[in-house]
Amino acid sequence: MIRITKKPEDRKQEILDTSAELFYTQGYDKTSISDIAKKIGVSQGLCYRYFSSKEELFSSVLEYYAEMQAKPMISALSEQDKTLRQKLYGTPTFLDTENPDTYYYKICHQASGKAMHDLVSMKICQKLFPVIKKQLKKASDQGEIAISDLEATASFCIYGQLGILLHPDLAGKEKIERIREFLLNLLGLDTVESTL
Amino acid sequence: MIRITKKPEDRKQEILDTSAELFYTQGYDKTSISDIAKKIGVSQGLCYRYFSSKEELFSSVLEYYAEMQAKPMISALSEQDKTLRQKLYGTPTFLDTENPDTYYYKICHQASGKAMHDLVSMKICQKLFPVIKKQLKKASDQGEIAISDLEATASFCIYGQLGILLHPDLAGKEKIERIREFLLNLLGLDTVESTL
Amino acid sequence: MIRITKKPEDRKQEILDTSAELFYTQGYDKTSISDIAKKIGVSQGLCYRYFSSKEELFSSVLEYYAEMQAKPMISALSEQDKTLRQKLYGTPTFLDTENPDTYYYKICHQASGKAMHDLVSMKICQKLFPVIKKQLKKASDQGEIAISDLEATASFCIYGQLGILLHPDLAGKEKIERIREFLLNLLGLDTVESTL
Amino acid sequence: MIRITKKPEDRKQEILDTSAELFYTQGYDKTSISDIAKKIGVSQGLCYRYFSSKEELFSSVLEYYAEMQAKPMISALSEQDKTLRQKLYGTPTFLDTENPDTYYYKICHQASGKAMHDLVSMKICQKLFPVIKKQLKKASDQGEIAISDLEATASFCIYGQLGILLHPDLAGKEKIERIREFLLNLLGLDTVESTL
DNA sequence: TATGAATGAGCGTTCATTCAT
DNA sequence: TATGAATGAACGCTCATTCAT
Repeated sequence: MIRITKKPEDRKQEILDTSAELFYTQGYDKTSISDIAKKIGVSQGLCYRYFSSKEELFSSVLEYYAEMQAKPMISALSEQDKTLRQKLYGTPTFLDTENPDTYYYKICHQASGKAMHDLVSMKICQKLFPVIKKQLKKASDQGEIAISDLEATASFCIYGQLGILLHPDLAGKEKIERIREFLLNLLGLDTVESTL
Repeated sequence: MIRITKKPEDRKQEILDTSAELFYTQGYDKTSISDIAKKIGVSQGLCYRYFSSKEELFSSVLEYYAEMQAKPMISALSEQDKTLRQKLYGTPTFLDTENPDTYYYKICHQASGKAMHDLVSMKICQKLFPVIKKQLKKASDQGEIAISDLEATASFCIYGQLGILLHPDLAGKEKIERIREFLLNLLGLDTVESTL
Repeated sequence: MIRITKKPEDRKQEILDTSAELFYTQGYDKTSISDIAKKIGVSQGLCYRYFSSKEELFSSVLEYYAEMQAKPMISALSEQDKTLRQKLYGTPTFLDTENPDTYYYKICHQASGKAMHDLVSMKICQKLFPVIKKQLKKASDQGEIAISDLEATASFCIYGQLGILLHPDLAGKEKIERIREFLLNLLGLDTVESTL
Repeated sequence: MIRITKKPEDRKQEILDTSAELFYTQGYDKTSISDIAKKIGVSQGLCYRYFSSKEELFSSVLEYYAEMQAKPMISALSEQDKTLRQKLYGTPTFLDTENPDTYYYKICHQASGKAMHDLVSMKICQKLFPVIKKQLKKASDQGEIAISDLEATASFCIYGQLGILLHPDLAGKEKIERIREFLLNLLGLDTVESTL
């Protein structure tokens, strides 16, 4: 085979991306290192220069994709000098399922991989939980919202979305809209008030 | 080996229970049919009289335990002649994690099996979704609650609990309490109002 | 299951017939005792009352069907007071492939089972060999034919047919006709002479 | 275990040869991939780099050995500028059973493997059929022989030999001699004529 | 850095066979 | 005579992993 040498970081990313796709599409069990290597056009052995085992590769994938998805949300939620309400509007759509660059787009539009999908969703929620909690606290301290149980509220704000997101009948746009409305209402930031 | 013959239904249940435990404790991959058979004290071949493949066994376990957990909740939520508020109080604690007979008790008190736990949780939520939706509709029609988006509300009511339930720091009792309070508040059925 | 008791000899034959069909259609390996039992509508255990092992069952089948096929030919060839020529005309068509009651009909009109087919063919030839040899000897002694190497002639008379019989392009009737003509010619019993 | 790397083509051939021997000696069923690997001194897994399944390995063996045996005969029969009679004399003895390099030598001198032997024999005959047919046509066109039914003649010439070849009582040399004589006679190329 | 032949452990699965009923 | 739950050994096969090149 022709031997193509790449920068280590690029190779690593290449392996990460490819295995992500296969893990999602076929599941962990049904995806072999050989499958991954073949798809990249590289020898199996090479994968072991970058990841010490299949399990490590898998958890790297999980981590990487959950992070990819969570990062822009976290950034948006952490912007200074914005009210929670503004942030919610600015957030690149919670667990966005429409943007072709996101994991959700790639996966939700696939058959199979249901389990994987659920697991990544859960992981994203976990990542967002402390962030939302912090933002709620801040908004609460500044009098923007009035809630008693911070944690419970954060939990419902984040996990509550899952049911809608997993809804196969709804179009992506609609999902986002309904979630946003519900959140604003839940937090007492409804449109009506906001016009004041 | 001494040959012990049991009633097919008992054997099937025995296999179901044992494999559930092992799948939870060790994960799907790390649990072999041989492990399961050994734990029961039976030949591997026997498992295949009752389940045609390991995958079928696994999904049977998932289905069975989600059903076990969801059934009492669904019953409680479906009782006639009760207000939604009464039902919420009567429900055997949403996704109960304290009752030693429930799946959650067995599993949550284990290390590992996180993935499995997530998957069963998701499945339970899926099962509860249509039930809650129906009950909300009913309560809405009867004027007990006033909500605009039934589906979104149902989703938040059910999935929203996950974050709290998965919270490792909280005791079971407390979880239930906070969830119940939040739900009543979310639906406008708070204690204050209810005393009217 | 309803328990149907039959006469041992009938049961044995039933098992023989059914397993024959399955062995031919699917091959020895791919046919399990359970398949056979299921097809008859009987328990696997029962097969072991009549045949001590799968291998014994298989060789019984081979023997039985080769015998079924060879017997009428042998009878025809062994009739007293007939010339070889008459016998050849009277023989129920060598390795008959058209008669619906024969093994050949059942098998030749099936896909798969090529190997099995070859093996049964070989076995039939083996059974016919000594018979034909004897008849050739007799005809030779009586001056009906004049041949030097009895064994070689017998071999060619019998095995020589295989190529034609296995010919997929030819219709059954035609096969028989061409074989008979060739044989008569080979033995110097051609039609022309016979009219004398 | 010491790791010995070989050229793929050599390894493949090694596996082919070894499995051929075992399939012949013990039969398909009784020969496991593990047996084969053990005999070569290699891991079972390696066999699957070269043959995708046991069945594929088996049919490769069948094909390979039939081809090995048929090739020299076909060459001899296809030589230009020779009469059919000369070719028959030159052919490396039909289905030669004496040459230590041939499959027949290895196998015929073994117990068991009868079935395998029959199958390879059949396959060789199939390969020779069209070649012989062509040669008979040519000889017929050139007036060397006079036959009416080309196909039937070819079939008898080839398959007819089987009975003799499978004869356990005859020595190899004798078999060849008797077959050759019979063929020449059958085709009307007997010694007498040839002296003209 | 990269290859790919080779390893070896283990897994899912099948199935002939047994035996208590 | 007949059942079918249960056994247990073996088999085909996969695949993560190693290592000589």
